[in-house]
Amino acid sequence: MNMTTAEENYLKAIYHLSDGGKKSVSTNDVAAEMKTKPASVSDMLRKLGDKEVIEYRKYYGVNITEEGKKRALQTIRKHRLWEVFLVDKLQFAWDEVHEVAEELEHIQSPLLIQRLDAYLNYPKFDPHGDPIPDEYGDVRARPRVALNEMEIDQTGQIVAVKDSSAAFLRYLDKVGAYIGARIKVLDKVEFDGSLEILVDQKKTLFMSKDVAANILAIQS
Amino acid sequence: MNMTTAEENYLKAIYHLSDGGKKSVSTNDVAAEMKTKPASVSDMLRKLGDKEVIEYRKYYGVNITEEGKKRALQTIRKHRLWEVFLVDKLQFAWDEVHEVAEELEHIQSPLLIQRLDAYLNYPKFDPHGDPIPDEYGDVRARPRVALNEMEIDQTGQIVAVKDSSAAFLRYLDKVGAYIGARIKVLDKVEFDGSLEILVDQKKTLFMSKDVAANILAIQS
DNA sequence: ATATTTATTTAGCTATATCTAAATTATTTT
DNA sequence: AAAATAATTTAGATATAGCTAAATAAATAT
Ligand SMILES: [Mn+2]
Ligand SMILES: [Mn+2]
Ligand SMILES: [Mn+2]
Ligand SMILES: [Mn+2]
Repeated sequence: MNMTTAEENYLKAIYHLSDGGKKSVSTNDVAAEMKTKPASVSDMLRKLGDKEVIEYRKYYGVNITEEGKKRALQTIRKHRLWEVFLVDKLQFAWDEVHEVAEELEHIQSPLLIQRLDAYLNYPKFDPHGDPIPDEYGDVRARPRVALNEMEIDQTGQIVAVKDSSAAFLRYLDKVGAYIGARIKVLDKVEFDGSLEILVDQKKTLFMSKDVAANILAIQS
Repeated sequence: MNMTTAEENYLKAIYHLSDGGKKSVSTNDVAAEMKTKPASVSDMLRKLGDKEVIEYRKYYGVNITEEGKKRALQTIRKHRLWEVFLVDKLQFAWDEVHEVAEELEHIQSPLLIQRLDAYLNYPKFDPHGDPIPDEYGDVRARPRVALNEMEIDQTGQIVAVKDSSAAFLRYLDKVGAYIGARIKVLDKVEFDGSLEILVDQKKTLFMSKDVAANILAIQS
């Protein structure tokens, strides 16, 4: 059963909003995520329900089915592989890849993705630190914690960002935060939750709680 | 002015059918090329006429405009660059690339094409020997002759194929004809126009006139 | 328990891209 | 110059994907 580009985009949004299928998702949430109107979402939910990639109960939101999860993960896999390609091979910056990957992820060719994966040397994470599902949809998730949840003196390594918007990524570039950086929490301000972070044992960085909440680390 | 995928495909077809804008093209020819119905073509021609990429006079066929030519060449450029990528980097065979390139050519990102071009080292020809227009739409065409038009004892080098169908390309693989091969016409059969060709000074090949007409060479 | 607010769906419309069948125009043959 | 044929367009469908405005259902407050 083939899906259109719009259907794939909706299904991916539902997958993300439902936290990988763990929660049910409301029409309005989907509309906000897709920057469309709830009325349009209702139509699409009915269609996705007919295709049995979601379970749709009018007025009570949707749950993604196993089949839907599988398909969403395939689209996510393609999106992230293309992002790696753009950064590793075509020298795109990590804040320039999302829009293009959003289009490339809909190209239909299993051979293409298989070869691309091999060509990129079977990457496990995309340029934003998000894990790349394998061809069966399996994801090896690492235990990650947002910087604002770390305590003073704790150390770790930045492994991903929660917000992949160009604005946020360029801000990180500017202040010198990047994926792979070793960090230590030097101070936390009680008043506003802002933090002082030591990066690579040499550079000190001040960041708001909002920024910290969008940076993910593994603790060491 | 943005064009849809369907509009881009139609415009490319009109460009090819018109021999790069040299001839006018009929509705039925476009329908045959696009594997669609003349009624659908009439609708699309009106739209393309409104956008001034073709000049459309009802019942008298269409001519592509300068603007249309420019746009068609951009799509062709993208198509052929992607074909080079698939063959050179992802180890696709030359008979496997067309379908995928037909999708990839519609990805909208000038940066992507510019970087892809550089990454591929500014290739001048695609895997089928067709020239790749530069970013301004300029094409450096070589003087090419179909094998069936060569005379006995003439020599040359295969540079392109006219028919890029998988069936034809696999046939060429099977008999050992390829782009770059040095050839010599050993014999031409008067009766049916079939030829005997020496490939790379060692292998003798028999081919029908139909096959020969779809192989292009530069003479030496 | 009723009223109000919020969330969601339905109805009706627009735009794209296709189709078939009918109508029309152009071309060719007699 | 008609008649026949071929080419093309128009009319009226269908399917996708979006919209606004109105209707309705669910949740919350009084
Ligand atoms: Mn997308
Ligand atoms: Mn990403
Ligand atoms: Mn195409
Ligand atoms: Mn080609």
